[in-house]
Amino acid sequence: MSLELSEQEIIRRETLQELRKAGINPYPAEKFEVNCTTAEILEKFPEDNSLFQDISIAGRIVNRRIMGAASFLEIQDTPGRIQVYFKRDDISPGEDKSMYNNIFKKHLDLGDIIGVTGFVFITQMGEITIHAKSFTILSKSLKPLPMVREKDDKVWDAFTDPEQRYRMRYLDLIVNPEIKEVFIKRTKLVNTIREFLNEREYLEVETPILQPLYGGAAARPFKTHHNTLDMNLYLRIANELYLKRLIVGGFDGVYEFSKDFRNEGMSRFHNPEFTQMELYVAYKDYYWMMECVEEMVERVAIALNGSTQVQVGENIIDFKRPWKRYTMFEAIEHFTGIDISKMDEVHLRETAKKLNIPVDETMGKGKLIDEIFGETCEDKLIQPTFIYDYPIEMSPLAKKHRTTEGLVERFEAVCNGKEICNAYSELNDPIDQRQRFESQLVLGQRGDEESMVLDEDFLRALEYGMPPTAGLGIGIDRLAMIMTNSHSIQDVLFFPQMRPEKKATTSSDEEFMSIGISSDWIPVIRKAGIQTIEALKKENPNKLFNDLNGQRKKLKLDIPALKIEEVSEWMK
RNA sequence: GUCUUCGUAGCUCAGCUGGUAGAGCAAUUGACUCUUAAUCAAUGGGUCGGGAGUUCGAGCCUCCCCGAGGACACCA
Repeated sequence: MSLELSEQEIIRRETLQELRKAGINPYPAEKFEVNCTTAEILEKFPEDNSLFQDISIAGRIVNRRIMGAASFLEIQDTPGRIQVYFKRDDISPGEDKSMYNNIFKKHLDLGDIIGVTGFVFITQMGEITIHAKSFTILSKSLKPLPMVREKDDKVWDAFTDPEQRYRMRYLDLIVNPEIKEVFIKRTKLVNTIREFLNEREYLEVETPILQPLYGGAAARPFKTHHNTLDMNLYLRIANELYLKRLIVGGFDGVYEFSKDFRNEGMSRFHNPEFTQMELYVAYKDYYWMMECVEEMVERVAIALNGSTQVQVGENIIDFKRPWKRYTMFEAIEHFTGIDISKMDEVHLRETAKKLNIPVDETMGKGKLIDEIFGETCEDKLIQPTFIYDYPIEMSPLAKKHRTTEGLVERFEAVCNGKEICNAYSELNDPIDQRQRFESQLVLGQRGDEESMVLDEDFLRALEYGMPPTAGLGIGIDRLAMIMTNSHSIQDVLFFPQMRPEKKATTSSDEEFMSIGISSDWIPVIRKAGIQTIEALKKENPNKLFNDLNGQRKKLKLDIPALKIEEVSEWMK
């Protein structure tokens, strides 16, 4: 038994021993047969009271109301909670009432996982309840659970600390079961997209996460090293260039749900690892892809929320097709009244200044247009909107516009003021692609850490010939945020990236023993707040001697009292 | 990275102008045969995030550090 534990944790460990003494294994190996769930009972029992008369159910104790010879627990399983009624004479039918009086009343705690057999009835207060005939301890909980209580939509003692919720997501899921809904919707979102793409017979594929060159996006990568090959590898920032190689290889439709990694800032919209779905379809163009995205996302909205309309913060967003479409120039004109489509770089810079957009001399034409759009339009685009025809400088993998010089065939869908996807008519001209990479290299040499690197093998693939192809990348986390009305990306990731928890520096038991302290006293010393040998040696021996023996008395420890000589000996 | 707010019992929080650390729930003991924020009585539980400084005296003031949230920057 460790004295570093809290009072409640010590008590629970003692309870564990009591159970073992009573011949009960608190962590049994046998399976426990479950034949129904809380959701099934709550749904079907009101319509037919003859159902659920011989049930076996398992769950975690999340509430207790213990009385004399009858008691109520609430147990929680995956879909929900239900009340369970325990009556002394049912649990302990014979003379020996210890199963009810001791095991049930004293050795069960909030957080324990139990199995229950019995039948369903309705209490005098009108609540659907399981009348327990027997119960089995399936797992003993050694840490006290935060106790969230609620009535009439009012909540007391909610477990809300975001740090703890994100670090201990398991606890968050137990105590705030409604957040399960967000993650269930996220999975449904992925499944809906997968079904949509599979219906069209596109092939779901897997491509390398460890890449010798990182490509397909503009971002800083995570770097790692392979020992056997003695080479640097990068965690992928995108999988675009690999999927296009598969299009070259003759698959006409490929997609991948891809965990990508970007070594950049974190915010409520950015986690270092995140999920994108990328899709490439041969013989299509970006107009075709817009329709594909509309149909897919509309379907997701209906699958998750039963409607094309989704409440997001203050706004109701309607994904019903068709979505609004603006070229980038049209969008800027719409929101600022200024037509920049014919402007040269000098003129654009003046316009940006007039609009109070910070500019510097390194910005080229494309960057200026992008800045003007970002500052004046993006926030205002709440309903899903396609923005298309981007300046060529920002898009080294997109095909040149079929009619307009200086633009590429690219679109983004913007929704709730944020980009949710990015798509092109893919560049398949290998000569043009090489030139675009080369101009990225120039940017890199000028110190742009996010410029793309030149991938010779990818160019070789293009030289063999890639069919005209439409490509899409859609941010699954961002889409999940919108579809679940979540404020932060951390709310749609089970385990968002966090700084490591700090560990207080402590000396090991061995180190304490090496200066002559017996193992019995080490926990007492730690309990007194002395975690290191250095700290111990700074103590006054007389005071320490008194304090430790005081603890011994207080905690009724069954070890001999210390002598002052022993304490002095440690100090040497 | 910058600014800003926060960190007190297992959980949610209070703590006055710097003067002996508090409440509710949870826990322990007892009472109670349909309760539901169960109720009633009693009891125990604290490195006030960590460290330094100012002070006769610091949860409170100052500085540094750690962690978290928010905003901004960056990230098409």
